[in-house]
Formats: sequence, C-alpha cells, structure tokens
Amino acid sequence: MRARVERYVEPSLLLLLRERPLHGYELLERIPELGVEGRVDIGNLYRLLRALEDEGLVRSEWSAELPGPAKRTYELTADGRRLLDRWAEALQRAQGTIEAFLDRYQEGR
Amino acid sequence: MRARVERYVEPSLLLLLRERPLHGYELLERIPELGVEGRVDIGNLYRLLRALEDEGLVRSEWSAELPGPAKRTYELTADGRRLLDRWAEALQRAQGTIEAFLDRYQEGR
DNA sequence: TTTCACATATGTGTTTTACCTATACTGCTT
DNA sequence: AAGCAGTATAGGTAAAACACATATGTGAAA
Repeated sequence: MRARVERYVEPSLLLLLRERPLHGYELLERIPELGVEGRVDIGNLYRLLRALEDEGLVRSEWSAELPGPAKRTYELTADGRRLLDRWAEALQRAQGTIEAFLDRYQEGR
Repeated sequence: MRARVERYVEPSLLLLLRERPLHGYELLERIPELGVEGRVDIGNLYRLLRALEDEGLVRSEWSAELPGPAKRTYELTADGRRLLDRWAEALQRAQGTIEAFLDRYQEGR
C-alpha cells in the first residue's frame, strides 16, 4: 500500500535542478533523496524532462565536455523556478489535507 | 496548481464509513470535510463504491425505509477497516515524504 | 570480446481521473 | 397538473498519469 502524490516527480526534478544543473540520469539517482517510495520510471522521466523543456521550465544542452556517453544537462529557468514555488504551496496544502485525515482517523481509533 | 494524493477518495470513504453507515450521496457531501480540493466526480464515486463492495471492503443494501429516492446504504466490513488502517500508515509515510521535500525546498530559499 | 554500468529514448498497455449523459423519485412552485 | 430543482444512482467515454518493455549507443573492466 502506497499513497503517492500525483505528478510528484515533476516538483522533485524542479527542486533538484534549483540546486544545480544535472543530467537526466543524475536526477534519477537523486530523486530517492526526496523520499519517493519505489523507483521512478526512467522512460517517463526523460519524457517529462522534454515536456518541461517544451514549456520553458527547464533548458538543456548536450554536454560534450563530460566523459562517457552523451549527456544532456538540464538547468532550471525563471519560469521553472516560479512553478516550483507554486508546487511548494500546493504540497503544503496537501500536507494539511493529510493531517486533517489522520487527525480524524486517530479520533476514531 | 494542486498536489493530490492518488486515489485519496478511497481512504476518505473508508474513514467516513468507519464512523457510521452512509449512502453514496451523503458520502459525496461529507468528503469535503476531509479537505479534498475541488469536487469529487459523483459517477466515479459510485463506481468506486461498487468496486469496494466487489472486494468485500464495504457491504451495502437498498434502504427501503428512508424517504425520498432509493438509497443504497454502505457500511464498512472488517476487511475495509483493515484497509483503512493500511491507508493511514501509507498516508503517514506520504506526509514524511512531503515534509522532506518542503524542508529541502526551504533550505534553498 | 562480452559483460556491465551509464545514458537517452520510444512504444504501448493499464490505471486513474474527468467530463458527459441517462434515469428516477420527491417536494416545491406557478 | 406541469415544470423545475434537489436528491440519488449509474453508465459511457476520453484524457491524463503511470507501468512495463524494448532499443540504441558509450566506455570501462573482466
């Protein structure tokens, strides 16, 4: 049994990218730091990154300088930063909702 | 912007039914008490109730005695009660996840 | 030289949610 | 008595979100 926040990967990516630019695979590795239960689907993660870029929330380029396979490094745009702020507010409200639920749950125990 | 917990209607119904038996339309009216943003789709709510009944989590019968249009009154089963307990644990974990996110978000403000 | 970790990406099916429509009973108004 | 709003249950269908599978290539180590 898991209670997942819908589209939680999106704010997670934005938050990680606010700290510093990262490429997709690094994002995948760091997302568990944010307490996500289960593993994030890598295919959907890349799709999401490109969708975010289409909406101007992140910006990317191939990192030729880095060794190893070709990596696309993403960084947050000003719009992305603003969206993250709105996500944080929304998550605060969600926290309140869950708290209300759990309070009522405890009452009846 | 909203941050919804996936399938949040399900634990909401179980919690309300733990307190006392209710019919579908009453459940719809009471769900906002649990802090759900936006309104719950009534069609999906009835479908969910029947799905819960198929799984033995709730039990229902037509309430002939009550006035007004025919009502189907639902009550929680022992299995439903156990599922609610598991939902509560899952929601506690989700709360921790969101807290971790918001803590990290505040650090970088 | 093939195996493994890294890295990006697409295809497709399933689940969950949103939006819309249908049916019927009851009480109130005109 | 006809019409309408509110109560109550239910189905159809489309879109969104997510899961599962596959494909392709690099580079290092065994």
